[in-house]
Amino acid sequence: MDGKPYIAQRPKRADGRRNYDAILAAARKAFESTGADASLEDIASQAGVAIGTLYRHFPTRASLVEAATRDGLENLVSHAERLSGAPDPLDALTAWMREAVAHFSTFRGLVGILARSMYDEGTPSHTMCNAMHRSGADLLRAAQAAGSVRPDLTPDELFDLLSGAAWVREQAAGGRDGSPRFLRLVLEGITIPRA
Amino acid sequence: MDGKPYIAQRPKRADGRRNYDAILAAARKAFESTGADASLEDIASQAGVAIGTLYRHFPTRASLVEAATRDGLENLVSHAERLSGAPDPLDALTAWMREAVAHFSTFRGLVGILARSMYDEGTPSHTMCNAMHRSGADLLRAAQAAGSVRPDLTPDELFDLLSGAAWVREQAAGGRDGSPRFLRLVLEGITIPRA
DNA sequence: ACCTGAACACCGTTCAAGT
DNA sequence: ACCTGAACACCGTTCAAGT
Repeated sequence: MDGKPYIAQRPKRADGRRNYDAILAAARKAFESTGADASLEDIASQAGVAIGTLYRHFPTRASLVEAATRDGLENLVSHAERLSGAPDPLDALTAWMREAVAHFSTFRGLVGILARSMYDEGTPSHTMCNAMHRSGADLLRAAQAAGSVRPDLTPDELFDLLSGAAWVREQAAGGRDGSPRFLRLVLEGITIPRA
Repeated sequence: MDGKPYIAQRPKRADGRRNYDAILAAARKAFESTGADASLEDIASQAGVAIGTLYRHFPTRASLVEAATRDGLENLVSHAERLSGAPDPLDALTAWMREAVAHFSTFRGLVGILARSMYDEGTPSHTMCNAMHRSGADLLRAAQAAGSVRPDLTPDELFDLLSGAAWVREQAAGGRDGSPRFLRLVLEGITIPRA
């Protein structure tokens, strides 16, 4: 519904780049310990910059989250490309799904942001979400073609299942860790027993 | 980890009861439109009371959420009791699960609060969560005894699945409604095909 | 027993002034 | 091109004064 979202870019000038990196490092630490709604003022002061500098590089919280998670999600996508065409498409899909859930629950609140970005173009993470969608859809299609996964499962549904698993994992973080079991149930629910 | 959590009680004096009810009505409306993190000042002014009055009746946001959802969740529990001992335990379980998911996603943020309350005694909603856990466990046990649901599924896992479904539904609210499909996938994943 | 609203703290966000 | 920090707005939370 919006115009193009702002995507943060690493500055060319040395001082700008130094601050940009320091903010990102502080943000990742803060997100990990407090969640996606960590205080921006805290992040700025941890990075040793004034609040205005944080806003200059990352005009919205969403743009900071996108920049903080960009590398990890890029790796997830490129790992999917490496896995595509693997001898056992089901193994490839399940391995990738486990990895995806881990990435989606990097910190509290991330999976919610990603889930909304998946279907909202006015969001910094939307491009990355589209790339993940394509990667996941490819692996899914291959596993379905091999007769290993129920053929009526759509890519959208795959991501709903991944997001749900990641959210449960996010909630359980700290206490009982229910997520490996959750994903196992999901996987056993969508796979077709080998004849 | 805390002492006993505060549970809101409807006052006996007429003016107090009037305000209590007005705050609850305003809170439900605000939660439904804005989510569980709706502004408490807004709620107070919508209810026509000063902010101090809101805090007197509901000293924490969690206590207000608990009071706002108490009736609905009580109905869910009593419905489970009515369903227990039904002729078809699988039908009973699935009907109850659908209802539970609908209740858990009454407004944005609720399912997260409930999921945390389930395993945290220092929380106003914990008692209600325990009651729901018992109800669900009973229906699950019956369906498993009838051979309709995989016998290794635990009540904790059942609630992880319900919470995950509710969260997906919460996210999808407004856009594409992915949840009925999500729950269907979960149900088909845990049920044992009738021989 | 209950209500009011001022007071304080904290945080997000903007912007004029500076290098 | 980039940085600083004061300024403003908004909200959560407490509490002294009142009925």
